[in-house]
Amino acid sequence: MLAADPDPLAADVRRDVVAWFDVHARDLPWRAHDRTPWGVLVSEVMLQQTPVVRVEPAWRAWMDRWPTPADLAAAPTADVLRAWDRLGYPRRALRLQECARTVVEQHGGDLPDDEAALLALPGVGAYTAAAVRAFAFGRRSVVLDTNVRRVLARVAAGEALPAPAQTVAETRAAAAWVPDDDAAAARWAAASMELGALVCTARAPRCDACPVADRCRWLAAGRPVDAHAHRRRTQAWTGTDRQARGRVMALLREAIAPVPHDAVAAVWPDAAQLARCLDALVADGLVVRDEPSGDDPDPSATTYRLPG
DNA sequence: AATCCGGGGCG
DNA sequence: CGCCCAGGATT
Repeated sequence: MLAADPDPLAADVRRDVVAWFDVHARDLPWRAHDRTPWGVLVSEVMLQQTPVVRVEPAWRAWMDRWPTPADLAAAPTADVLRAWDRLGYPRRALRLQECARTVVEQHGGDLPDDEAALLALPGVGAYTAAAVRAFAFGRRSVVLDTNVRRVLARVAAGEALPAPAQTVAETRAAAAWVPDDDAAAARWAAASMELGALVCTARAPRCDACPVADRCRWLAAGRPVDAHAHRRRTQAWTGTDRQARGRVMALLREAIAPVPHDAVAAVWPDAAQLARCLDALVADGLVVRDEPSGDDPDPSATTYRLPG
């Protein structure tokens, strides 16, 4: 397979974005000199759909409590879910602990550095595997998150926003922008993400502060509106299963003893929906249901708690 | 490719 | 109140 023709913009854009990053990079704890590969992975999992400002304090507390995969692997799952607190999508916390246990059992407690082994870890997908390779191990990889997608959509494709779904063609185009050299590729990954997070933002891009404004095809075209706007649909929230599940998880995180079914029912008005959500939470491993034993169990004696 | 999965803060 | 946030797993 032939490599795609290099974008004539790429070399200059990379140089200017990396130079900008050298000056403007945020001082985030998972970028500190004393960081560990495991700490980088923890940050990436926490950052999956949760903003940096909310992750930073949680990450500090988490790494102080469980600095290594072995520490997290040995923790009670209830403690892990409580420490996850309100970062959202608590299945990520379960996956992270499963990941820690896999690292201990299959990799001697040290995070692997090859793509396939990283992708095989629970909760690690294409983005996270690439990010860990670049940021923890300084290796070349195609790091394509929502920030890089937006930067490339604007600078290279001249579009306001990337398509709702990532395509193979987009991944291939992004790969063509990644330098061959390991260290240069890792710097481009970090710099392009940071530009998307701080300057080339989704809502109000600060083109006046952009190091590549004079090379941006979207800006040159007069900042045309989003071509996919008519297809975007906001995810509903009020009254959804996700809200109900969140209520239950919040209740169980606070509880110091198993919670009777009636007390769980008090946090959600729709009994049928709550029953469905509780079944799903139990199936997901986020909640444990304790049934009263005996031949004639009393359903009202059923209790719920966090696992482990 | 489409859905589901939390939660909060900002314009 | 819509929209966005360093996505992943499942179907």
